[in-house]
Amino acid sequence: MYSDGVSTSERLIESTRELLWERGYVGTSPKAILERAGAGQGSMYHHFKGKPDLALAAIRRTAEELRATAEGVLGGPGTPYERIEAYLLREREVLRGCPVGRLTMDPDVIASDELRAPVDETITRLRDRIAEIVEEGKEQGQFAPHLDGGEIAASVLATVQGGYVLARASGSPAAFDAGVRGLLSLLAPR
Amino acid sequence: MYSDGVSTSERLIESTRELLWERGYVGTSPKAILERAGAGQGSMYHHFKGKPDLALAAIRRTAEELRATAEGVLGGPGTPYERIEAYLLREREVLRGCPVGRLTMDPDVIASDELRAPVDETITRLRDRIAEIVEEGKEQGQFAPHLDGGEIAASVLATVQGGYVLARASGSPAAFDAGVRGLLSLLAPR
DNA sequence: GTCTATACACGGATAGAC
DNA sequence: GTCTATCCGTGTATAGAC
Repeated sequence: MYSDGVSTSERLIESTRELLWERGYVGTSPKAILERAGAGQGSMYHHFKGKPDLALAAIRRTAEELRATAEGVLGGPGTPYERIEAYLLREREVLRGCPVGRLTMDPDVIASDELRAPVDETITRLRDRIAEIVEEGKEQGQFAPHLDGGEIAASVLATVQGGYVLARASGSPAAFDAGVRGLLSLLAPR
Repeated sequence: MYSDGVSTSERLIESTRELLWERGYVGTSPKAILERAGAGQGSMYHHFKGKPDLALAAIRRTAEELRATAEGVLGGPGTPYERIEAYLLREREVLRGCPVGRLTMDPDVIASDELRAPVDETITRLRDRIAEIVEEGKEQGQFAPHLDGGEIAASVLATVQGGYVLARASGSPAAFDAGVRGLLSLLAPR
């Protein structure tokens, strides 16, 4: 049941998470998953109904992990601006892209309500959370009253997601950082 | 040579462009391209060396087209702010995503300098163009002097690219529009 | 130039032995 | 639970006829 202290189904999920991040859903084959996990066909179909089922487990876990990481920063100390700044500046492996956001470019993920659901939920929750912080900042006079929390939150998330696109296009994280700095310069209280 | 007045190689390129937009590079098979173009295997391998070669032709054309469309708006009439606003608000098929930007999530595109080049060039040029407009706006006193043209340009592009991600995650264009409005509310001269 | 035939590895899944 | 064997369709490409 266990080798290296980790169950086979666990290794399958982790391998799938890595491959989904690197190659997306359509670019990930069961064969590649099995090789990476060091398991045979039988194991995969014993623990999971098939590729979509395994991918769902992997996506759910990745989504949860991302939500927890984000909340760790957004729920931290500091003023509303500082918390949004911390979220934008948090350490990222920029050139790998967002393990959740990249799934939205996957036709088979978008075609399946079940696979898309954890992606949607993660982004929606994150957006609501950031919107809340922006509203808080408005009450404290840190942000201009005419700003809309939901809209600014969408801009913040979009800047991050789009930053990955710019960075991967150029092969360098610089453009991601530039986009973030640009947004922060617009958002900064004065 | 011609049927419907359009050459076979032309139909192959157009079919490839559509499929790359819908399904990305890894999700697009020669077979699917041939079916859509109404051509046989032989035609494709006569006109192109293989899938990567055909994809390159398709990507180049899509990139050029996008640059032309963008320049049509950015080079239009109006103040710097108005031109950036026009770019952000221009009509888009939001749920289809960006035909150029989505390629950055494709592992095989990113792995090939040749396939990535048109993507990189399109985004770089667009960013330079927008940066120029922002600097112009600074000179005219429309934008605050502490803003950096290149950074704001990156934020603008990232908001668009990330807006597609948010929209596709939720299955609705609303989040794209919210992100754009949020950025415009931060950028607006007062 | 375009077609069909052919090739062979891979994608995704099932069956059944251990 | 895990393995190997097997299955059939697809992905990508070549060969050669017309």
